[in-house]
Amino acid sequence: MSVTLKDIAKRVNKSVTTVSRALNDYDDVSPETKAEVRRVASEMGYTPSTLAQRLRKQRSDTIGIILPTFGPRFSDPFFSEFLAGVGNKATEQGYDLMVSTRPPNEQEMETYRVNVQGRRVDGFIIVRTRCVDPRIQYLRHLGFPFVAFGRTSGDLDFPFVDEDSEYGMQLIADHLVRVGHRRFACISAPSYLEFTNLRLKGITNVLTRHDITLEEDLICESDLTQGGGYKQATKLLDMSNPPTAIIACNDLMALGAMSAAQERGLVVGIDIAITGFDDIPMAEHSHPPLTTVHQPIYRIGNTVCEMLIHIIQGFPLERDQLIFKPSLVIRQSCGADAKQ
Amino acid sequence: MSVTLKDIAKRVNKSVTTVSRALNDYDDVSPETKAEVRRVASEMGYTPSTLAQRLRKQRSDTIGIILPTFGPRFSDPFFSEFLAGVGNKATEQGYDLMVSTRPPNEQEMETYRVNVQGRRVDGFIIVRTRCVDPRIQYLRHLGFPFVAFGRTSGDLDFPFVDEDSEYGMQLIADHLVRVGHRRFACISAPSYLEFTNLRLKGITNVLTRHDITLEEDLICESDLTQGGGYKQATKLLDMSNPPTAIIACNDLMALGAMSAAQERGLVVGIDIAITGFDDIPMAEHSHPPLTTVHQPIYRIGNTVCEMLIHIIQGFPLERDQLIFKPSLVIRQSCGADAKQ
DNA sequence: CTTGACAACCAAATCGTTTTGGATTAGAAT
DNA sequence: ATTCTAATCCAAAACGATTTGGTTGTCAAG
Repeated sequence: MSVTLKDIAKRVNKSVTTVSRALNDYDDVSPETKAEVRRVASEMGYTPSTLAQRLRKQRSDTIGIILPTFGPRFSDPFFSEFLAGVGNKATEQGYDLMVSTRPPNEQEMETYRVNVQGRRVDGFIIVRTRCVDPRIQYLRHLGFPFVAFGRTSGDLDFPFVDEDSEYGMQLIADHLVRVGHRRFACISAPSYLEFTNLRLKGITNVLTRHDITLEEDLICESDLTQGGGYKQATKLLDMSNPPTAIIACNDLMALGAMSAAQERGLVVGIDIAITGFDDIPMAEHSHPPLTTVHQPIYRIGNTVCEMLIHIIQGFPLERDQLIFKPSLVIRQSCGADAKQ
Repeated sequence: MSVTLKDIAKRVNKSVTTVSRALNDYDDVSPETKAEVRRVASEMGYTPSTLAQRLRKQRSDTIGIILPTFGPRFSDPFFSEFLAGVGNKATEQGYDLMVSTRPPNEQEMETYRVNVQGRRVDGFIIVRTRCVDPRIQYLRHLGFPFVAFGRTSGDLDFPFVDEDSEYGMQLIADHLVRVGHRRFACISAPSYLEFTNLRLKGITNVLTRHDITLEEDLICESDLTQGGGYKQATKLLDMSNPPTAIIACNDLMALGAMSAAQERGLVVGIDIAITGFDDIPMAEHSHPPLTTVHQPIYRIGNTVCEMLIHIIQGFPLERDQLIFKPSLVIRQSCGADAKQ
């Protein structure tokens, strides 16, 4: 099989202890021994067994992330970007990243339990936080290390990173009002997700200030996919008195809404304004390019992972909770050019 | 800390052996003992230590996949989809999925070595195969379990799944010729990737048959991103004698090319034909919807993972090498409607 | 009474490290 | 000659499971 400490020990006629300590550069091993051990180790192609190290050290050097998927797949570029941010930081710090996909159902909590109690990961990254989030309740109850991307309703006594959804949507709504829109619709997200409420609040904040009401039947809930956005936009546009501006809760749905509008012969940015949220790479290159809210998603992933590693290693965090200010990215889909 | 076999043994006044065997349902444990052990185990909230099990059993129950990233991020929806396919199968079969991101450079091979020799994973999934692929050479040399998504040039004596790129591109080119195009350009991919050559070959096969030459300066290499496609399309469209059809090697670049064309006031599907490859979800909802080649990417991920697990568990594979036939998806971006 | 079969149990070895708590030796200081 | 230090080394115990190769006791068959 593969080379172990024992094999090396036999070859250099020293104890396993000494070999181990030599390789780990302890100073109770003579320089000559160290040199020889190292030479032999590399000659024999020795690599320590991660499994044994982990068992002995009682840590898995692994970070877990379970992606909540609706249906069998997830393909939001948003998550790829986030994952890249997390993954690169993890690798940089010598941690493995264990990725699972699970629909948010009963089995989901079972997966967390197995991974936590089986000591398979040292900490968890939680994404897509819900208003009431059993994952967070569970981990907090246990005192198990985790960092969330997103908040929950109510008690916020846990480490998280979030973007300021409310502020972001205010930027969008503000801009649309300034450009002259009065009749708004919103393609919203599942209401059990916390950010949905924050984003809606951002919109109504601004509209109320301008004495505009966002009518009940012009708010429709969708599933954050392009197909979902398409469907809801179709419904909105076929109304007898359609909105002049559609605010979508993410870019994917906005892109879907754009197709629906264009299919009806509408010129997006002139006949109708459509906006997104996230600023995925696609947004810049759609036609017309999408007005949206930029959040530094790669950096958020990076930060979340960094915070988690701090917690795992027992270092105190400078800031437990980080809220990134997003920025407005004005492109052509909102009719800024045409109306101002 | 957490509950171990020893704790349970103490409580039921039996040996660790018996407790272990009771939990694993061996038949040299009396039904009464089994029942009691199980009761106590669940009372105490016992979950076996995965680390200890893995060390003892000498397998990590983990599948590794290292995504080659250009730049710090990857956001091809194509990979999300693939990953979902792999991940779901892995979970279903009780395997963990370890995901890393690494640029394809010198460090890359080091990562493989550490993971293989440190027995951190039981097998690898290789993606984005290169014409000459050091990862495959290394793993094959060691006899370490792996399955590739994609082929290499030359010796193909290893298990892989691939889509028939050549055939797929023939479908595209055939269709474009039938619709009346004579002047073609191609936005190609990095030439060290094997599929690049296969796709180019598919195109030239067809064109040659129709006595059309694909001019050297109408083939440009890009990086598979939307931005890259945009840039190359710009170059192509600004030529004095621009092509009437642009064949992109993937959807992302095709979408970028569409933006470039639209920015120039061209109506895609009428003034110019643009086609992609992959059929990402985005393709259906772009404007105009993208003519492309569909490959069942989720299913490919699923299959690759399934094959790998077979190999790991020592079961023989019915088929070592699987090539999926892709299918042509005709939408509006290629001008089928306008010209036929 | 012996033998064999069977049921139920378990001590100890093992997986491959790291860590604890000495042991040994040589040379310097007293 | 004795004590003290410092430099090297190492046996054994962990980590928490699984597996090997038993032992023990009971009962039926010979």
